[in-house]
Amino acid sequence: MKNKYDYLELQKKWEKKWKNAKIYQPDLDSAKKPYYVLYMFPYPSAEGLHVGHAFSGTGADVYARFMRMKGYDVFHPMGFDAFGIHSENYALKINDHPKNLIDRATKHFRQQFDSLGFSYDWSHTVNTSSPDYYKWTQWLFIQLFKAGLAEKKKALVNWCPSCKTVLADEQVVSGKNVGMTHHSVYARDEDERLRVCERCGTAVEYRELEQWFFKITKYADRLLEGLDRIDWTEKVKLAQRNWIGRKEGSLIRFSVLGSQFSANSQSASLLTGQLKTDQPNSDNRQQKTDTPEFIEVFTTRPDTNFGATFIALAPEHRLALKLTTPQNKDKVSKYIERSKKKTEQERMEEGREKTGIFSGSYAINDLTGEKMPIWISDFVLMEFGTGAVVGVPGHDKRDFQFAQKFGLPIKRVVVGKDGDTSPIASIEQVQEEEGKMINSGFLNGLDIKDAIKAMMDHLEAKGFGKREVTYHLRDWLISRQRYWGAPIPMVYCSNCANRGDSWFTTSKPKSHHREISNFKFQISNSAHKMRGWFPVPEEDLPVVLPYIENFKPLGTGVAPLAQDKKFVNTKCPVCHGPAKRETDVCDTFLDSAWYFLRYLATESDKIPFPSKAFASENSENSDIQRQSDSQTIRQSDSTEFSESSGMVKRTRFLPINMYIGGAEHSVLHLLYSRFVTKVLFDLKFLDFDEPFTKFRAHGLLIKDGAKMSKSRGNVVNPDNYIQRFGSDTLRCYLMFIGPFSQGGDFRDSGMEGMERFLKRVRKLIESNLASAIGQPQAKKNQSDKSSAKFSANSKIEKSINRAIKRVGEDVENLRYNTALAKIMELVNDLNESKANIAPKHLKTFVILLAPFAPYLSEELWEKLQSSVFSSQFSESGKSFDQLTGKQKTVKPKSDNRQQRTDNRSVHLQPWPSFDESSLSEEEATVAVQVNGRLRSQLTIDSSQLTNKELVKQKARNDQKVSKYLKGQQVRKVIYVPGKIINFVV
RNA sequence: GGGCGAGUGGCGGAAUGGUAUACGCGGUAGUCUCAAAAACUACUAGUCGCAAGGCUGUGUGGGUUCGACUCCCUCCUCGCCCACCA
Repeated sequence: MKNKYDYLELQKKWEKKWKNAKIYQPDLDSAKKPYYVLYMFPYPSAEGLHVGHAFSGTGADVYARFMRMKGYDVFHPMGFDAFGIHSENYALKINDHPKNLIDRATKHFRQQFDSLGFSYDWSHTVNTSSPDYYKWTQWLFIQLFKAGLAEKKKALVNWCPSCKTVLADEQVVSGKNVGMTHHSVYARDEDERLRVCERCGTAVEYRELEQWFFKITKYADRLLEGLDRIDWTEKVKLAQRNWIGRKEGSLIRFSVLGSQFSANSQSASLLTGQLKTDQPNSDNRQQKTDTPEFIEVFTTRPDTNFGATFIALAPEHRLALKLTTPQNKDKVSKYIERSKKKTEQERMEEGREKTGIFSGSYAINDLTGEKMPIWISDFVLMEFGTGAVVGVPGHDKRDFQFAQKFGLPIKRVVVGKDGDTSPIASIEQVQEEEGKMINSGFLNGLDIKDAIKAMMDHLEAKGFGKREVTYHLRDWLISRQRYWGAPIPMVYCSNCANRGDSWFTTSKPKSHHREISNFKFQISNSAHKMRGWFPVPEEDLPVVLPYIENFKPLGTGVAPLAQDKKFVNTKCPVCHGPAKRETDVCDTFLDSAWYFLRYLATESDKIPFPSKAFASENSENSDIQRQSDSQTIRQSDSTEFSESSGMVKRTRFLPINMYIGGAEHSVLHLLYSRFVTKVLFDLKFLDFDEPFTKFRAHGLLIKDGAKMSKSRGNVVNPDNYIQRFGSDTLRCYLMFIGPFSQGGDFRDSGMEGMERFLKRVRKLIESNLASAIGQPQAKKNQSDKSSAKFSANSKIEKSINRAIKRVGEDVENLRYNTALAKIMELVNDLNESKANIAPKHLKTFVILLAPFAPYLSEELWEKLQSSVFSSQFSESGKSFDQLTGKQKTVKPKSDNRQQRTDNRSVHLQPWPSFDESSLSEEEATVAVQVNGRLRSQLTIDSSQLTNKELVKQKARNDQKVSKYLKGQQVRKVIYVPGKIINFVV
């Protein structure tokens, strides 16, 4: 009797053999059919992998194994996203150093991955916190800087007081979903929202700081356009579209009444010095065009402008105070001060109640000539549009609330479907979506859609405004005032700054980068802003992150690295005078924005990833390359070799064929990766501009009806289940639990069912083997003679063929739950059959199971190979070890490389093909309906299925059917061959 | 408030215009056993009926169709994402 602990021995045995035989390591340079399957790498948390990772990782692994069996050279690597706040925060919590923590955690993760039977190629792995990785992260930063896409500027940014660092917009989330109990100080109702830190759940504040940004907004339109060319889970594409948030509207300029505010730049700059003046997305548009005589607003609904009754400015707006009349100055500055100091928490307490204050000034609505009071209110966001809005209370609910509260006039200019033309007195009457224009001069009678166009034209013709596109997307805030990240590889030289010099003014493009002339962006854009800044020379990379014992964030807006004088003080690369290093580190999302490229070149410390751009480089690089690669690549192949200085052949693995991961990365990792890829494409390092040809989001596992989370305490660790059931059972169970794209409900009871199934599988194979070995001759004679056995065998053949087809189709589409159901059906069919099953059929069956249960399949495959029974059917009885795909001693000729024989691992077997003709049935069951209701079923010979008259006659004669047809007039007969016949009476 | 998705037996789920509930879990009965476990066999949507057989049934109400879980419209519920976005 086999006991449960067999599983673990089995796993150990095959893990070792697989590793020695390198069956999961494709030859990256000479692969014939390269195929890159990638599963998002995890950040190695101290808790280890949870069962959700096991679920999604298994799904990716099944796919990789399937494609491998389909004949592709599958590259399926794994690594660790080991830098970042998450690791650092945990290290702080347990009072350890992140370096130690990561070393421990990655070991644990590796062991867990292996025990799940994942077919990763561990000869190519990455750890983003290792200097040989982040050297290239820094290199990437420098490429962006040189292209004018990285910029340090003062900005109002999100600040997490707990993590003591700034955060990108994407990393600020709605507090509702963050179940951090220790932050329950911010007790809040269901509907209340709080902008909180994605990592720790603390409410974020605004601070104005000097920060590094990547100009991702320059790519907004291309990031949108690219979505149409890639095969991704639709909802993730949608999330990106929404995040980019492209909106077309009009920029309208309103003139301010009166001349008492003639330009006084002194006071203007006083104010802007303290407020957000350099909005990433704005390109200083409003600063240049807004003068005290004019206010610019952005609106997507210019059609409603006949109904405009006021103007509202954000408190941070540079004209807010400037436009305020002397008698209102005190009140207004108080209001502005209060708004600035307001924390998110205080805003919560105020709820959605609108606040605001009148500036005392008026603007003119050029359309009507009417005076519109200018108000200051914090419901207007400085971050969006121009930081000023035109209030149309009749057709915008927020404007309505504001107007109602402060007694501003409300005008109706749209009539909706309900035909209501009465004055708008309640918020329910505010028509925002549809209708026809009234009280709007030349627009009257137009549908709002046409009116929008007409008004845009009108505004442009009259010079009141122009068409404008805005985006929700902000520039990517890349710097972090933390320790555990890649140091930003920049040096600031105050001497050069005083002279007005920067890298852009001092570098001769050629001497710094051979490709500089290809840069798409005008370097001069950045030149005047980046005075004093120089990238660390690329040959000096990496800028090593020094080991700092006390790495705690300081909370002063200065990074911990600033404490390390040895690190900070350096020489200017240009004037060689004293200079200072940047002490901020890179956002973790920069590490993960390009890791998929690195996997392909982990052997090289000369190039970051395979690229033709590196291949044509001068000979010194390829010499170095030759040395490092010479152990593995034959000396004679010198031509092939010099080409491979850029590992050019490996580029055939790019872009990623199949990427699998969580939908929670929709607007973070997946957007950043696309951006970085597009930049590298523009810089001619890559010849594709979308990194992931196909992306599929996996679903979430839930437990007891709730999402698994630490705070709920319902996180399941896969280790216990591997111990108890073995990972084959766990893998199959996870894949069977529900559709891969939707996830499922994790319950122990289902695991036992899957264990039973795999036991039945083992029994099926072993009993067939046993009986065959016992009496091979007798059986053979029998089956030849007995017609019953013959028909049983043809039935088996049919079942097998059907299974090959259906399982293959399901796996291809990641429908693993139904694929397994079909494998189960096959087992049921095979068990029902009383005849012994031919070895080729058993083999086929084991192959179908292999992607799901790699250990058991391999074990059974070995048994099928080595048995006396089997040796009659295969050419050779040699063992797995001798005949794996990758022999260590003799390099196989390339012709033979792809050769697959039965004697190799089951995981290197070709996926079976099926015989279409054997799928056809001799007879079919046709359902008979009367008026669409099922009344009977007929068994019809296949050859007669196309004969409608015959089927009709048979159906009519059927006893059950005739009962219903008696005395009725048949008006119509619908026949779907082989499926259904319907009498309409 | 906006967007997206989903609602099917006791449970997880199958079926995307053609015989609803595949596959599995759970349950009931039986075989084996001194007994239990395991394994195996049969049944398992509800309802009326001894049975044959009938009727009802995919969140709600309507529509299209010979025929609807599937397509269209109304409403309800749940989940996820986004949100004072002008």
